[in-house]
Amino acid sequence: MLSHTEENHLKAIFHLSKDQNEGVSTNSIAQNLKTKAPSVTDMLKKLCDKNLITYKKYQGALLTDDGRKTALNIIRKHRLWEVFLVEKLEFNWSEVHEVAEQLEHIKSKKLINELDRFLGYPTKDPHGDPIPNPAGFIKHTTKVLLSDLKKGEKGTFVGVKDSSSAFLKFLDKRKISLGSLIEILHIEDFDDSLHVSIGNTNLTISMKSANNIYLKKQ
Amino acid sequence: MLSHTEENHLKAIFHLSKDQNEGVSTNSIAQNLKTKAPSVTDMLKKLCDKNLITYKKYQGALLTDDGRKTALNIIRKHRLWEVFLVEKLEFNWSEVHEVAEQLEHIKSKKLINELDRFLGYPTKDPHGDPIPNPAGFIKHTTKVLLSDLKKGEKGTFVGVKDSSSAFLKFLDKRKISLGSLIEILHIEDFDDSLHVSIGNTNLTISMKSANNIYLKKQ
DNA sequence: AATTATTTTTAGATTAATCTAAAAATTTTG
DNA sequence: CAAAATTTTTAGATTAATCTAAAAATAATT
Ligand SMILES: [Mn+2]
Ligand SMILES: [Mn+2]
Ligand SMILES: [Mn+2]
Ligand SMILES: [Mn+2]
Repeated sequence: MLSHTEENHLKAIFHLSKDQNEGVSTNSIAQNLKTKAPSVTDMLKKLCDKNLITYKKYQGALLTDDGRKTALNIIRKHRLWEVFLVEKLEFNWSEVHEVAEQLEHIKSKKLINELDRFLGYPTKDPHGDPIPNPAGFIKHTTKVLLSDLKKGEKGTFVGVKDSSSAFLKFLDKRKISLGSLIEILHIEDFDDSLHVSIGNTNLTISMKSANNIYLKKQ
Repeated sequence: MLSHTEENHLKAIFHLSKDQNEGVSTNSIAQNLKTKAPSVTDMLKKLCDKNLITYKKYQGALLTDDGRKTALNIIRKHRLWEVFLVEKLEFNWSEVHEVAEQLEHIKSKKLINELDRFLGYPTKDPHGDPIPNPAGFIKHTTKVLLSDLKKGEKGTFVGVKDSSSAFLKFLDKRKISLGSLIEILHIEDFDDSLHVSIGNTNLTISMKSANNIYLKKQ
């Protein structure tokens, strides 16, 4: 039985893993979990002893198959609870993360499987992220950043890269929600800001924001 | 912010409080929480420092107003989650307690108030126990043990004293569920066992079981 | 390649929650 | 009411999670 802290480390390592070969650095984990490097080093040793990661001094951490499966199970719980909060408890998508961080550690196979059924087996969380199945299989869809589109191209808003509460509220204010059709009307030379149409309104989006909006290209 | 352990101690003290004057003993708390007396003594000192209980050496613990309100808030969460598990996630009433013991520690005012609304503001949990309101007010109903009834008397099954999984399954097996009308047909002299009618079937109930069944007298 | 900068680990301390064994206080009993 | 039994507390140790400061290793730069 893993502690909350152990589970949080596994999840952080999963989210920070880009490359299969390159270990996730101690500092990046510390930053992600708002803790300090020595605490992470201790935890990496422990997770290595439990065969959830491979870890050699100064070489960062890599999830084992077992560790990866464990991480995906926690992410599954996190995302299912987020769906529950939005669909059933009328939370805004900007409010769910903090509570899901707590709920993801509840231990009960039956609970999460029944929750999944109750929610109608959702495949995406409120931020557009895929929900792993009970076996830890995750379905990726091809998506592209709004900032990578050219003038005249369009796509459907399917997810956010930055899911901070601040950014989500920013999107709410501009009525940009998952499923919106976005088309690039013009790209400003001076500051790379984008003039886009969303539904039947036009607005300007900064490069920084465009860099956090995922689209499914059409 | 209280730890799980602190919250569990407050809840135990609440459940073990009979008398307003008599402090709850260290050993009874230890037994209730499956821990040892020295651990409890340490925790009592801490809770006293936080003004959640009054505690004088060798005199047991008494909840302060603040402590009582905190305990009732945890109990409110526990019981609302139990309702959720039974009503929405198809748990049996014998399966919910363990999971609710975890869920009751999730910290989010909004979560619990929205859950309450989602469930339709229930007043009782699946075992017939009352759900405190957000202010910590709890509504008691008069009820009597089946074992206290005399021949010919009857009542509605409204709660259990022993809510162990074993007893709840025992009741399931005999199709005795909350709301059943129970009438005492005969009391056996030899072993005090009860012949009762439940709905349209008759059966025999031991004194030990009758001592754990609450009825609303009719 | 040597120096400097950065990252990571080790060393050592702290706080919380737990335990066993022993001492102290209270309660029960003859 | 004194002795015995029970309960409670204290003393001291252990494990987990955390931190700061210092040492060691690695990476980047002249
Ligand atoms: Mn989240
Ligand atoms: Mn999410
Ligand atoms: Mn319960
Ligand atoms: Mn209950």
